Formats: sequence, structure tokens, C-alpha cells
Amino acid sequence: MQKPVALTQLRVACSGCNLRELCLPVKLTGADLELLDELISLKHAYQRGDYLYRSGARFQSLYAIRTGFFKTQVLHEDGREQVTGFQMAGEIIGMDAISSDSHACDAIALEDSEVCEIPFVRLEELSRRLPSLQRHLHRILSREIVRDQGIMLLLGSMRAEERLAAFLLNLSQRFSVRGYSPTSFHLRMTRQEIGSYLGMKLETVSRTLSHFQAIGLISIRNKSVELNDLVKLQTFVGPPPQLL
Amino acid sequence: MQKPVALTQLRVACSGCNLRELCLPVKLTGADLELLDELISLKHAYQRGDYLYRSGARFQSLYAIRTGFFKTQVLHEDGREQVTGFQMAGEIIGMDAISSDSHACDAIALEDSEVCEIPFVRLEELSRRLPSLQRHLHRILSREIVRDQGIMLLLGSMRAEERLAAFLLNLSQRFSVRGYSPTSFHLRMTRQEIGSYLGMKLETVSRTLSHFQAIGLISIRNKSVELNDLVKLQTFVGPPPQLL
DNA sequence: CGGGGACTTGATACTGTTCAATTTCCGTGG
DNA sequence: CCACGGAAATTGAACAGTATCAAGTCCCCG
Repeated sequence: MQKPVALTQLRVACSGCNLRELCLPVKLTGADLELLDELISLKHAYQRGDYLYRSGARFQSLYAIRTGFFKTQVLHEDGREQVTGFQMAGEIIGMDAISSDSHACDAIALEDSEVCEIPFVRLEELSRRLPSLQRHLHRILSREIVRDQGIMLLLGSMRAEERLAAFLLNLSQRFSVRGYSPTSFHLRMTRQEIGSYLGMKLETVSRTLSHFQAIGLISIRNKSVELNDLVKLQTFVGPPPQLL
Repeated sequence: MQKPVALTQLRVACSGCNLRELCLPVKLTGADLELLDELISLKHAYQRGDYLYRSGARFQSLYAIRTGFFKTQVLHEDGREQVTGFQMAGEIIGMDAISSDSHACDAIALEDSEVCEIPFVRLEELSRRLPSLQRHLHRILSREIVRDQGIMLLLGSMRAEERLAAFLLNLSQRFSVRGYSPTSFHLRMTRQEIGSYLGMKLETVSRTLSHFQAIGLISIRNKSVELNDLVKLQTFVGPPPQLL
């Protein structure tokens, strides 16, 4: 009942759910582990194009992506839309809804996906009893804030080439962490969605990708990308051209 | 010891600290109220230009602004900077630091200011005991995420005029909530800081403000602004020009 | 195999940037 | 109190980077 569970065990216990984000750094006793397991026991499948939630919907749960790929977007009343993020396995989604008890954006599956639903009231209960879980939840919320600030930096002070290079490197890094190739992967989103996320038009995305290919930085055919030179790509996310 | 404290009382107890953000919606008993009072007992004064914290500094506390005005900014290694927000009395600052235990941005006073320091470990302790405080903390973190998404929308899909109109209306609304005039106020920040925040150059900020003035929307002289037509200003934050 | 959406590419238009010259404002010291 | 000097702001003109519009190709799904 009270014997501690090693991190590695916990990793196994939660790995079926791919909940790195929520579980890994938390050390638990057996009984608490059961509670946590129960907390994340609700699993759902979504097909490409399905909404995980819609803007305005009542907030009840966070969602941990087990497998698959999502985008989140906010809609302006005049019809403009802004993609606010692309989420992949192991990431937590839905945190924007806590503040007003209703979702502030749409979440849409970009490929067939599986998701764990985490009822927020129960997560709060449990995190009151488990300081390490509490701290971890706070870290996850804070990480989202930091991520958003990074995107503000990108949107506010980078040019198209830099934005796209940063975007590709970000995907590369996230695939790498999950055990996939950092240099060769499949874009799950359209040029238009990339453009919306990066604050540029789909034509500019396409042109810039073509340009990267022309100078040998990447190879791209449709949605398959190969990053030929991560280091040089990194230099694109740097100083403005004339100040080098 | 256990008698509940009415919301109005709590409002009084905390109003000296201007901590609307942290305190108001929380109902407490007398003993807990003392703890909360103690939690926010550390107060500091800052002069214009002072750093509240610097990027990279070890994280220990959140800060509640009692009076004054701050900006937060992230610095890119190549020297570019992005202002990520302007904070005024009653707002909480420093939440980006939770994720990595070190601050991810700089916070700088734009005028002489007073701040309550809130040791985060103790805030977590207390919020474990007080569900309503816990929920409120989560709301504050989430609100920051929603706010950032709004800025992403602004940076990613609005033109200069729209951004500036949205910015002025946002300030107007926040001043209004605090009991100041929504139509006449003083800009605490430079054109360059506005520009950094909105993703445009200071010259463009200046030109756009001049243009707003030329068409009678606003009156501006240096840092004093007067919004002559809130409704019309709102229409600027709307559809792209040709789609009206 | 047909059709529609996604993508690429080109030509042109336009928004916002860059560079530069003044002017205004404001804090400091005479 | 006023004069000075540097920062902030305004304004103009030329330029650059993206957007827009348009045509055509490719790909995937049914």
C-alpha cells in the first residue's frame, strides 16, 4: 500500500498511454498509482478531421494524446482562423479552457488518433494529495505559456524563411524525442495550416520550401520532408541577413 | 477559527494589495485568510527601468503588481527582442518560470511600481489545502495561455492598423476595469516597445497612430491618447478591408 | 479513372521596412 | 529657471518582402 514505485516502473505503467507529459516525473506509492491509472482510464479514438473539442464547449477534461496528431485553432468572428499549435503523442491539450470553463479554441485530428481524457476535477483532487503531481501540472501549464511566447517571438520578429526553418527544426526535435528520425518525416498538415500557424500565406510557404530545396537544405516531395543539413538550417533561424 | 469570511470581507482584506487576480474569487475561513495574508506579505518597490527579474534567474516567486506598469520581453540570442506583454496593477507575472525553474523572460518596470512577491512553494502548499485557491491559480495560468493565443491571432493574421486598434482597445478595456477612463490615458511605453509587442517597426506605429489621428479616430500627443470613437475603432479590428 | 482539393509557380500589387532628415520632448546640469 | 543634449517621435522617399491573383500540375480518394 505504501511502498514506493520506481520511476522505471511508473514509466511502464503509463507508457501504454504515452503520457510522458503527465506521468513520468511523478513518484508514487502503489495506491496512488492506481488512482492515477484510473484518472487516465478514459480513452477515445478520433479519425482524421474529427473535432476533439470545439470552441465554446463546456470544459470538463484535459486530453493526453496517446497516438496521432492534432491541430488547435482559434476562429475570429470575421472568419479568419489562426492555427495556434500542432500537438503530437505525449502532449496535453485543452488547457486554455480552464480559465473560463469553456474551450477557447478548436482541436481537430490531423490523422487517426487516440486520446486519454483526464477529468480535470479529479486531476485537481489528486494533485492536492500528491505534491509532485501538483508541481508537474503547474509545469505543464507553464510550459504552454513559454511555448506560446516562443511563437510570439517567431511571429513578431522573424521573416518567412526564418519562421519556416524554426518550424521544421521544432518538428525535427519533437520527432527525435519520440524516437523517430529527426531528419526525415511526414508533414501531417497542409501548406495552408502551416501558413496559418506561421503567419504567412500558403503560397509563401510553398515558395520558401521550394527555395530551401533549391539550395539543397531540404528535400521535399508533397508531405515528405528530409532535412539535409540541420546545422545550416539552424543558422537560418538566426540573425537578420545583413547583420551577420 | 473556522467561521467563513464573506467575499466582501476578503475583498477588503486583499484590496490593499490590489490582488484582484489572486484573491477575490476565493472564499476562506479566518485562519486560512491569515495564511493568505502572510503569503502575500512581501512587498517591494521598483523604479522605472528596474528589472523585476531577468531571463535565466532562478524561479522562486510569482509577483502580483500592486501599482505601476511592467513589460515582459524575451531576447533572442542574436539581439532581437520581443515584448511579450504589458502588465498593470492587479496582474500576476512570472508564470513562465514554473516550467523550468528559471525565468524565461525579463520583466522591467515602465514606471515606479510596487509589487507583492508570492513564494511559489508556499502558494502551492496553500492551494493544496484550499481547493478554491487551487482552482483560481489554475485559472490564472490558463488565462495567460488564452491571452497569448489572442496575441498569436493578432500577430499572425492582422494588419498593422488592426493590430494597433486592437492594442488601444485592449488598454482601454483594462484601464476601464481598474476605474480609469477608457477613452483617455497615458501610454507608458515607447513606440518601439509597442512595435515590438505588435510585430511592427516603430515608424509604422508612429505612422499608423498619425493616420488614426488624421481621420479623427483618436487624438494623440506624445504618450497621451484620447480615443474619440471606441465603436469605430472596434470596426478596425475586424474583417480585412475588401471583405466588408 | 475521374474529379476536386492540394500544391507549385509566375506576374503584379501593396503593405510595411529601411534609411535619412528633422522636430519634439524631457531630464540634467549650469 | 533656462539652456543643453540625447532620446523619442514624426515624416518622407525608396525599397524589400509578402500578399494577391491567376494558371496550371500533381496527387489522393472515391
